[in-house]
Amino acid sequence: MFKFASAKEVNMEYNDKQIQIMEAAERLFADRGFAGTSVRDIAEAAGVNLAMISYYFGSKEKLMEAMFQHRGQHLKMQLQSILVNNNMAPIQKVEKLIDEYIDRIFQKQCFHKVMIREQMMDNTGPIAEQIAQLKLTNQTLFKQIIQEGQKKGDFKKGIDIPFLMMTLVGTAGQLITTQHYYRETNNLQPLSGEEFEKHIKKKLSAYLKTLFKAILSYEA
Amino acid sequence: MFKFASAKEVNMEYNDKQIQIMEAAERLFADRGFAGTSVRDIAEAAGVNLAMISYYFGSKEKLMEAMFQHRGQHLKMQLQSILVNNNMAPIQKVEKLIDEYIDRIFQKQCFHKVMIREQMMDNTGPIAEQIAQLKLTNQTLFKQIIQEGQKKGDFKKGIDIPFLMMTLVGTAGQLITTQHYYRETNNLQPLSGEEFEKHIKKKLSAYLKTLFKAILSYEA
Amino acid sequence: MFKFASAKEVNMEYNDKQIQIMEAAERLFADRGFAGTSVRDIAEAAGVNLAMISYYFGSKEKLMEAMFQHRGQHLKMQLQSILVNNNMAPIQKVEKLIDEYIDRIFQKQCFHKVMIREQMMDNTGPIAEQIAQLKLTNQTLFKQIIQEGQKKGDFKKGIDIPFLMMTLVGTAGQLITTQHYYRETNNLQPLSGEEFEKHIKKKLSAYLKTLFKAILSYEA
Amino acid sequence: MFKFASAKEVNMEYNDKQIQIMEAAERLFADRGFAGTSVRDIAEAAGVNLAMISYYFGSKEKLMEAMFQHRGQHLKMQLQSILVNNNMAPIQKVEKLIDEYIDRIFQKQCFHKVMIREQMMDNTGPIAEQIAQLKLTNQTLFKQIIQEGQKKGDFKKGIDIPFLMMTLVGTAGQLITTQHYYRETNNLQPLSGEEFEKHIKKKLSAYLKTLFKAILSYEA
DNA sequence: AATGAATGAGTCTTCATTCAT
DNA sequence: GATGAATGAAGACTCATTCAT
Repeated sequence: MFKFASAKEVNMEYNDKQIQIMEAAERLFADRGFAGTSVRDIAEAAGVNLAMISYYFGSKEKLMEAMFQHRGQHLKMQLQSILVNNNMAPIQKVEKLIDEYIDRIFQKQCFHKVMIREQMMDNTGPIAEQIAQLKLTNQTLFKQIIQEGQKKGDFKKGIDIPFLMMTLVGTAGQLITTQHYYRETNNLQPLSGEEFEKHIKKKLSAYLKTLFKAILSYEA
Repeated sequence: MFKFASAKEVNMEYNDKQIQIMEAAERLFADRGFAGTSVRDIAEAAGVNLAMISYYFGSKEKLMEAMFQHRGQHLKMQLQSILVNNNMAPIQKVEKLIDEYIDRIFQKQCFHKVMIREQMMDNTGPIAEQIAQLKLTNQTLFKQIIQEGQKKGDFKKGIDIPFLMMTLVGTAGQLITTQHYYRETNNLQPLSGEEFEKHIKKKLSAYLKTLFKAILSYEA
Repeated sequence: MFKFASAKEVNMEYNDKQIQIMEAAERLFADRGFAGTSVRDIAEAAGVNLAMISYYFGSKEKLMEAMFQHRGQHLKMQLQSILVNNNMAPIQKVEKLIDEYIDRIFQKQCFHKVMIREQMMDNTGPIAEQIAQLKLTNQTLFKQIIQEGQKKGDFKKGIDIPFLMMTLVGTAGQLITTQHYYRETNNLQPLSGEEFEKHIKKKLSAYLKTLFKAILSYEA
Repeated sequence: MFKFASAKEVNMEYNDKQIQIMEAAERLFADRGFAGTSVRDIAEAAGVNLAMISYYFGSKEKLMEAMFQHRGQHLKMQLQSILVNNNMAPIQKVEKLIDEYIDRIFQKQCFHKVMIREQMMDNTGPIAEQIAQLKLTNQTLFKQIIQEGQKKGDFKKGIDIPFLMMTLVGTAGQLITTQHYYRETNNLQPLSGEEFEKHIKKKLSAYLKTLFKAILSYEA
């Protein structure tokens, strides 16, 4: 037990069962919140014995932390590669950034919901810190890409970059969290889950690109 | 008991103690989530007897519903008055809409957080319905205002109005839910809570107005 | 709950149910140890609902502390009155002390067993402190009585008073904890519980008095 | 598994690892009690695999029994040799008995604490029986030594021998179990553990010898 | 009208033990 | 022969709710 419970500390890889548990937990935490999900629910959803959660992670809390550590690795935007790419024009970089962000958020919708929930908590702790750090990293890279465009004269100046980031994150998050309402309002129930997702991803991408082009070229 | 528990059904006004409870619950639900808040916490925060919550509302669940019903009344955007105002240009209407939305969300931050949380739930029930209805109402009015501007030729066509609404709601929501991180990142801790709030409200307003003007006038 | 859970802190009197629980716990802790007794066992033995233990005491641990606080009040030897009594000869004082100690330990056998168990623990905490303090008080008064006799020339000098105290406490404790073996070895099963207790109390009293007289008058 | 689990039944010697486990268990049982010690604690303290305990002993319970069986062999007082020694005067025999008892109890302090705990249990079972038998053996030999002295006229008659035994056992046990308090009360913390032990052993020996001489020669 | 006392159901966690390897 | 992985049972505790008063 102790071997696994401290897995994250030694940056140990998680085994299949652990990942199974984390993914089940992710889905449930996304839909019902952390407190609204019992370890029994998780065990059932993951198809594992109840005691395995404590066995592998030490506690429900630590399972959450492991989840953040696990997902966090894949969360650091691959913006770096975009930033340093000399073959792309600033606007292309922004478009790529938007698409990569959308891809990522859609691929890990549940985890993103969990993050949105967790951001609202007044907790301080390892998770809050991890979120803060992630935000900072993303913000910094985002800022660099925009400023590069400004320096090159492709983008207007005077743009509030942190707020622009909030628009990217907030709009995408809003779509993720309210897609069910969107589907109903726009009568898209006939579409399969996959089709629907593809549909809204495409629309979101087109919309955000237009929005960014508009604001980045708008003479205030 | 039944007299009060069914208060909402008969559209009864809530008494002081009930409002006291609902407001305490609102704050706690916002910070910790519904499941993460115990009725004991609420009773303590509200300074009332533990049994009063069941006594007045029937159950924790029904307290939540009452909260939504109570707040919901004040939530239907006062867009109607904007819409029908013939003295305002479309862009002025949009600006007014943005300011009113920001005012409202900031005034009832806690409730908005509760709504954000609740939207993510996979529950169906009276609350989900209420949210759906509210969204629809807001969306319809928002759409009308934009379309009016388009008809008058003030706004470009081809704008994805539902997504534009998501940008308004999502960006504001993102600021509300992550203001703590924003404050730290931008070293605004010296400001008092009130000052900080005023500061970000102003910035958000200016930003969103610019953003809307940009997208509404942008030739895609 | 909180009202009761903190009863000891405000030196509140315990109500009937609380005493009922404490006494049931006392018996079980005496026989099975603290860790060997489940709150379920206690609740059953006390004839109360399982949740009442947490309700009244906060936790199993705090129940134990309450027990010590409750019994502790009556434990401080009434030696003071013996000490200051000018009408008693030193040897009479010692005899009275022995009888009072025996009475007390027999009256609260279970609690004494709990104390014996608790003394062995390597814990530091409120209970260990309470025991330490109790020991100190008793030791001090015991010492004063013996030394008074020595000053008056009734008792020999050179007696190791702390060890003499250990003999009093240890011998009585040994009888209490092994009375079952004593009963069997000496074929005293025919006696009723009460008779047996009366019998051994009498024998212990006589024995200890003789022992004390011997050592206090013995020329080493 | 069964081979080892039934080791005691075939009077098999215990191997190094088994002894290692038993000794770790002994220490922990002494300090925390049987129920207060988990097999995990024991495995950790002994530096062996968790499953080895069940593997070697069958169960936690049986480990305890093995411990008693193992220690029990060395526990039967070597009084026989004292008793039959014709070169020693009765009082010398008593003094030797005291010293041997003190040596033994100090050498196996942990086990003695475990025994003290176990005596208080209301259990009937192999352990209780073993304790009973041990007590009987010791008592019988003790009695013979005292009675021999009485016959020779060296010791007074009318002494309650079982109670005298309780004084020996109880006083020593009291010192063992409360040595921590004794150390603090008498400001002996400066002494090393070994020095302190030597110190109290010596004092206890001197004290008990005096006490026994006093009572054995006291004219009631 | 309001509440202190009480509780059954459920929470998370730890336990001793087993078993496939 | 030895053990890592796994688990059913039990642990202490908290929960929302009820009810007599």
